[in-house]
This record gives sequence, C-alpha cells and structure tokens, in this order.
Amino acid sequence: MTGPRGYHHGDLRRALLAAAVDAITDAGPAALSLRDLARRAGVSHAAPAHHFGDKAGLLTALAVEGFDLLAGALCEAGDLLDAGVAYVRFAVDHRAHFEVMFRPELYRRDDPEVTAARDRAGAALRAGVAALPRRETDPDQEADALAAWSIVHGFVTLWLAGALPPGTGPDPEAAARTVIRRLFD
Amino acid sequence: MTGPRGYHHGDLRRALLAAAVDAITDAGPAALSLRDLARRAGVSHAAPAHHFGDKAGLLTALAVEGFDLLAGALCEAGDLLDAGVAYVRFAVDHRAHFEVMFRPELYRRDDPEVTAARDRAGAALRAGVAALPRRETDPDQEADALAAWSIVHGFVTLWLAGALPPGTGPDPEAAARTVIRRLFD
DNA sequence: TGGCTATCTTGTCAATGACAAGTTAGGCTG
DNA sequence: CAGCCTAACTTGTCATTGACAAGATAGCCA
Repeated sequence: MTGPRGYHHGDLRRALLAAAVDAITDAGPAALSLRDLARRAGVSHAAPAHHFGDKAGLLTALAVEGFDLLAGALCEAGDLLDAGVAYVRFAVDHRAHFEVMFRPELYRRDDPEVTAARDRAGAALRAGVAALPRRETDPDQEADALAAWSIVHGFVTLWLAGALPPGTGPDPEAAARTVIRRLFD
Repeated sequence: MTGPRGYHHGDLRRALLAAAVDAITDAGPAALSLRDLARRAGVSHAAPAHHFGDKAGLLTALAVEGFDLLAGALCEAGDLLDAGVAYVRFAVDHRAHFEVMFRPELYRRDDPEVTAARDRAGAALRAGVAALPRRETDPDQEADALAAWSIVHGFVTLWLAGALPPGTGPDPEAAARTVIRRLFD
C-alpha cells in the first residue's frame, strides 16, 4: 500500500510521515504545517497533497500507523501488567502517533484503514484482560478491560501533558507499574 | 480582573470566551479562529487581540476558567467516588475547557493565574483522596491519588474521544462509577 | 471643558491549506 | 525501441488566518 519503490523522491510518503512525527513531537499536532513538511522533505509545497489529499489525510495515515504499532506492542506483552506498561511505553516513545490517535477531530476516524487498525489494537487490549486470572468476586470482563484501559490511558495522558506532580518520579513505566498494581491487587 | 462593566461592546472579553467555548465544543481547539470569534461577537477582526494578546492568551484565560470550575466541582463532592464522578461530569459538561486545560502546548502553562488555578484544582483532588478511609495494606496516599486521578481522567478522555466501545452505555457518569469502584473495592 | 486612556477599528503582511493546471519521469505496450 | 500512459511532483493562485501598527471613539476624571 505504501509503495516503497521510489519515483522522483525515493519514498516521499514515508519521508513526509517521518517529518510529521518530528514536527508533532516538537510542537503538537495543532502546529503541524503541510508546507513545513514539504520543506523538510525538500519538495514543493503541494507535494504532500498528492499523497494524502489534505492535512486530515496525512493525520489519518499517522493514526493507522499508530494503532498498528500499538497493537504490535500489546501483543508482545505477557500478562496484563506488562500490557499496561507497554501501553505507557508506546505513548511515550511514539508520542506523536499517540496524540493524533485519540484526537479524532484531526483525522477521518471512519476511514476503513483506521477502523481496521483500531480494531486490531482493541483486540490486543482485550486479549490481555482475558488472560487475567478470574476473580470470583466479579466476573465482569468488560468492566475490567475498561478500568485497565482507563487507568493506563489516563496516567500516560497526564504524564505527557506534564500535569503530574514532580513527586511522581522520572520514569513513567515504573510509576505506571505502581498505579496499575493498585487496580488489580 | 475581568472588568464586567461595559465600554463599547458591553463585555467583549466574556463574549469572546463564551464564543470560544462554543467553537471549541463544535470543532476542537485546533480549529479555533480569533477572526471567527470576532465575527460571532460582532466586532472587528483585531478586537480579540486587545483583550488576550494572541490566541495563546485567549486559551490561557479559558484554562484558568476551567481549572477554577473544576476546583469548584471537586470541592462540592462528598467522598472520593463523588469526586471522581464530578470530574467526569465536569469534563463532559465543560468539554471545551477540559480539552484546553490538558493541552499545555496551546496556552501559556506558566502563566501565574494558570498555575494558581491549577494548584487549587490539585488541592481539591488531594482533599478527596485524603478523605478516603485508610487501608492498612497500603498507606501510600500519593499513589492512591495518582491512581484515582488516572482512572477518571483516562475514562473521560476516552469517552470524549469516542474511543469506547458501544457496550459502555450512554451515561458516562454511571459507567465511570462502575470503573472507579474497581479501583477501591 | 479639555484631555486621558481603555476600547475598538482599519489597514497591512507573511504564512497557510486547498485547488487548478502544467511538467517530469518511470514503466508498459506494441 | 518508440511512443504513450500514468503516477509523481511543480508552479501558480486564492481565501483565510494570526499578528502587528496606527488611527478613531467614547466613557471618565481633573
């Protein structure tokens, strides 16, 4: 789908996505400029439109990439604690993807590729919860999944926003572990 | 500080903030346009700059308003479960404020008014956790506060992003209650 | 009554997103 | 191998926007 063979540029589509990741990591998705990406890639101001249509198209492609990366990271995790930590690590390491993925007004959330990738990530998430040893007190797996997802998503969102107090420490994964343990103890 | 008395417009500052809330609720903070706000308020395109300096200034004012509203909502809550539900209700009812507050790249996060308002909200949050009956197994209040904040913040962020599965139901407060109970059971 | 100052307007500029039309180059067909 | 065909990219343009500068207006006060 990406077409890794090069025509004029080599692989402009990939270069633009990489440049977008850099730009978003620096200044957030709101400050993203297609013309700036074109400059970074050394092409004309209208070249990005050919590959992505418009800005929303580019961010849609980024979201697809992000959900696939997330699904991969979650699948590699062992138990639910690992999966939670992997979620946090993904968000920190791929901050640009993460920030776009959960801001649907920035891209075409109903795009078939996006929904497919989102479903893959969702399935990986639920697989982690299903692997949890059942507690006889409450067999509601849906609510368990929702609580687990909420706590890791909230933690890393606050972490990325710089909203957490300094006492949280410098390592997001360690802090996340502590928090997740409070949910399933 | 706001200057509720009117000169030419009446209270342009407040009118612009209200228009900004509407615009952000409709299309997100990224799509916000100062000129559009001016049109909605029936003033010239440069009038907003007088009151807020620039776009970041306007969003800074919105963030201050948001943290104060949140602090008020949390203070009125009884126990920690109430506070969590109040947090969710605040985010849903004041979506525009909430979306700006936790996106520090959009405003001047070091503005004195913002830091003061943020501290007030943080104090209200911790007060709710401190009121929780101590569990002898783990007396770490900091981690309790972090876990509680994470789970409600994550839940409502996912809710607002439309990322939750349909099975979650139509009422965010009820779903939040179920999720929060899983943390302190 | 005269000025003072906050409030708001008019005018302008560079940057941007989107679109239209043209150009280039790799590959395919005959 | 010649010619075309189409994807990839460029050039040009326009409306919109944020920011700034300079001017006009109106309430208030000495």
